[in-house]
Amino acid sequence: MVNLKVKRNPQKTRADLLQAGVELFSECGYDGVSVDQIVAAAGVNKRMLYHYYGSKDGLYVEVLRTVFGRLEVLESETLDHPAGTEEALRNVLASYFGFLQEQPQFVSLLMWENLNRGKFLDAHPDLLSKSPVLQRLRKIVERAKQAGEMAQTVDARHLLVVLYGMCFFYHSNRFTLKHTVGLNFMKQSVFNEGMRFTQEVLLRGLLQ
Amino acid sequence: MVNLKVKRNPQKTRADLLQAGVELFSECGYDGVSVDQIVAAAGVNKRMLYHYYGSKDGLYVEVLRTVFGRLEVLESETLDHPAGTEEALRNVLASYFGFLQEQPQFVSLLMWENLNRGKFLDAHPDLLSKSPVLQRLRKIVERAKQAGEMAQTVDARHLLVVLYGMCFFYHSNRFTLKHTVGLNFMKQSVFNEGMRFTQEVLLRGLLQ
Amino acid sequence: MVNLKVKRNPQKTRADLLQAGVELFSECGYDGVSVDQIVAAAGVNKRMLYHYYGSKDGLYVEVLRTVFGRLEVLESETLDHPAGTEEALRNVLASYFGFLQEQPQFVSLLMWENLNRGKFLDAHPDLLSKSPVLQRLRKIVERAKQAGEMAQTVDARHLLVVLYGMCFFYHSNRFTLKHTVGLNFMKQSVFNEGMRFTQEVLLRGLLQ
Amino acid sequence: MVNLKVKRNPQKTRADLLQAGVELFSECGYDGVSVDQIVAAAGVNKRMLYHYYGSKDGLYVEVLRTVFGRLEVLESETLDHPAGTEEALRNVLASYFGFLQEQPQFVSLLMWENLNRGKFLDAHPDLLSKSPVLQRLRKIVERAKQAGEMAQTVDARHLLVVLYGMCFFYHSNRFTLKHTVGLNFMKQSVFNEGMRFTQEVLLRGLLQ
DNA sequence: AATGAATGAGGTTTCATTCAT
DNA sequence: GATGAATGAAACCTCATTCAT
Repeated sequence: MVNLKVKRNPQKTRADLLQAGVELFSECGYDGVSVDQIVAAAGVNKRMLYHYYGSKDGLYVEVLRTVFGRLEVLESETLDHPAGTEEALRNVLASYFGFLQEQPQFVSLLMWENLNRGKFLDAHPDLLSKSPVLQRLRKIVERAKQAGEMAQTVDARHLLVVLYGMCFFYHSNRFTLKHTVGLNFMKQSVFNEGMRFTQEVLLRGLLQ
Repeated sequence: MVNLKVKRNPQKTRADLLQAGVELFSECGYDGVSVDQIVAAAGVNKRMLYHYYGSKDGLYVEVLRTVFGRLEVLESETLDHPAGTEEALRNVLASYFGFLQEQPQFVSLLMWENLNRGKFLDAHPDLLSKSPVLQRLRKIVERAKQAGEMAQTVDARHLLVVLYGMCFFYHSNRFTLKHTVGLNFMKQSVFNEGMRFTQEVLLRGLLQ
Repeated sequence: MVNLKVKRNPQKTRADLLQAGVELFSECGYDGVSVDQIVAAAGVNKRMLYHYYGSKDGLYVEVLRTVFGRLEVLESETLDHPAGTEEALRNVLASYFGFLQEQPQFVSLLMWENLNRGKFLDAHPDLLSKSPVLQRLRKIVERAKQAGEMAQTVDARHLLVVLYGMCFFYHSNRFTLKHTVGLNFMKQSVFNEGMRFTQEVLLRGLLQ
Repeated sequence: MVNLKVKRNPQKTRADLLQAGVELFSECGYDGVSVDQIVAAAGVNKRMLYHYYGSKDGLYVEVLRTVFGRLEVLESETLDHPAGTEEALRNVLASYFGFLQEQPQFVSLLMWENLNRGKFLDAHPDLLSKSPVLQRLRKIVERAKQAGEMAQTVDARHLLVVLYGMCFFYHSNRFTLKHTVGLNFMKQSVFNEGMRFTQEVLLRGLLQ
């Protein structure tokens, strides 16, 4: 028999708080949100936040854990079919672009952390693990070097930064790019244009 | 009875407030700093902030104006070098890298604004003008296309985003890159390695 | 489905709560302890406190009853010694000194009550009964007067206050005496010195 | 020309807060009073407490400093007229009794500190200085020993504890003595009786 | 008997801002 | 121009207690 009552649903209370935290913290940052706003958005009593998460900090950490944890989907994306180097790199780029586009909260929270000089990440190093893509990229680079398709000096880590960085920047700096370059990357068409251009430049630059 | 105190002159008070605002806002963001902290750092009476800048918002806007205005140095730089395409692009990249390295406050404040979805920039569109480099880049691209060194499809604006983006990302995401890629870009040697790699990839990708 | 848990028995829960209350209330006073601290120290669910004691007040009253009740051991002690006056008085002093030394919680809770102007004692007069020593002291005084060893004006009640007061003060004011007089009565040797001195002064003063 | 306006009187605000703190803290202890109660009693805005005293702790420390500082009046009481030993001791006792009777807040705050195990005093050792009477008592004892009026073993510090302790106890334990001994020391007559008795016992015990 | 979720009021402290001098 | 006192709202967090299971 299913309990249909709304009241007294601990899991929902916990989840609602987390959900509200994810949305508000990613939008406004740690300092930009008040506990009152969070509990109002979650529709729960303020005391519950402290019951389940101990403090505003505690909830924030769980928010980071949740959103940063979504990175793991990139790992499971089975890209190990024996493709050519170019196709493999295109896949990596595409999965990054796709992930960041679907996870704007990931972009925001990562930026907040960078602005806070990694305050919370330094205190909780388990929140953001090594990129799961790095291993895959290492293999691609190794294979490409052996096939003579890539310079021997390429470091997979620096390559990762370049690929990832361009994807990230398109999202992280959307608002100011509108002013400085006059391109509105919130429009899908503009965004796609930029993505295509970047992709071609990078691939051409990487492959000999 | 004559007032013998000449302790402070008005311009110094104004400037001290602005300087404190630049440092604190770039470090902690708008919400992360209190008026009390600012006036304490400036060594100035609290009332003066309201006298000269009207409000916390008012000071923040002036801080943005000041720091964003520093971009203009890029305009005057090496404008008339009759160099080849590659050297010209290297110059652009170098000046961006150099500027962002010398202006960490610019990076921070731009990120805060992006995270706030351009709140202040939308209200004060004059704060962040079109990139002064864009015109120069247009000419470089035009010349390169005519010389057959660059594909006809290249859009100078998208090119600017790519060049600028990579420079920016190295600074903006220093803290989280340490965790995700395992490269500490706060170390100058690592930073230089990445910058060199990026530069080569981009140039190879751009020039035919 | 049968409940197999037999983890706790009711009497233990009651006793654990009382024990935790005795320790925490004597250390920090009524206002200085929270219900959460008590149940945590007792290792018991919060609801149990209300089940067994009704409220924080209810537990506090039982704590007072328990600790103040320990005074009764003084009654049964050495009641029937057919000793001389001096030895009898020495016995009274020694039992007080001993009791207070072994019952620091008694001293603390009595002081908290005094500072609260006897709030709880006035509401529950049965918590602190007449000193059981008073009857004994009356007999000692009576006998001593008849034997001409003590002035006829001596009132056993005032005598009790003097004897008891000195013992009490050594314990109650240990911390500030360290500052004001420079004697650390938490050191046993200093404490013994003081006790011996006091004893001699009082006995000399009382006996003719 | 005198400013008759009630508003904007910094010294009064400071003083009112301190006064309210003295009364409420001595009555209810640190944990028993809320900042709201204090500012309400002082008739000032809550923010002012933090403006002038930094925190609840800060005000409490100043309250202790103020009330404990009143001890210094005992120093200035010029009791150095060349009296006999007995009269000198009577003077000491009388001044203690008088002081504590006139300063119930001193008694209370000292007890609160003892119950808190000297927490604030240990952090601010300057709040409670050595008893100013100690020096005087040393001289009295020295003179008495030389005159053969007092045992050579008497330690002025322990003597001070005895004298001071009895005076203190009468005040500190007024409420529970009502229950345990049946004497109500809040009544002046009872108090005087006890004081006289104590005085005689102590003096007889001290002088040979 | 026992558990832990849930509550509203109140705890200390800080906020941006204005007023009186 | 400059000072620091003054303010009410809101910040984060804890309180004793009750409810649903």
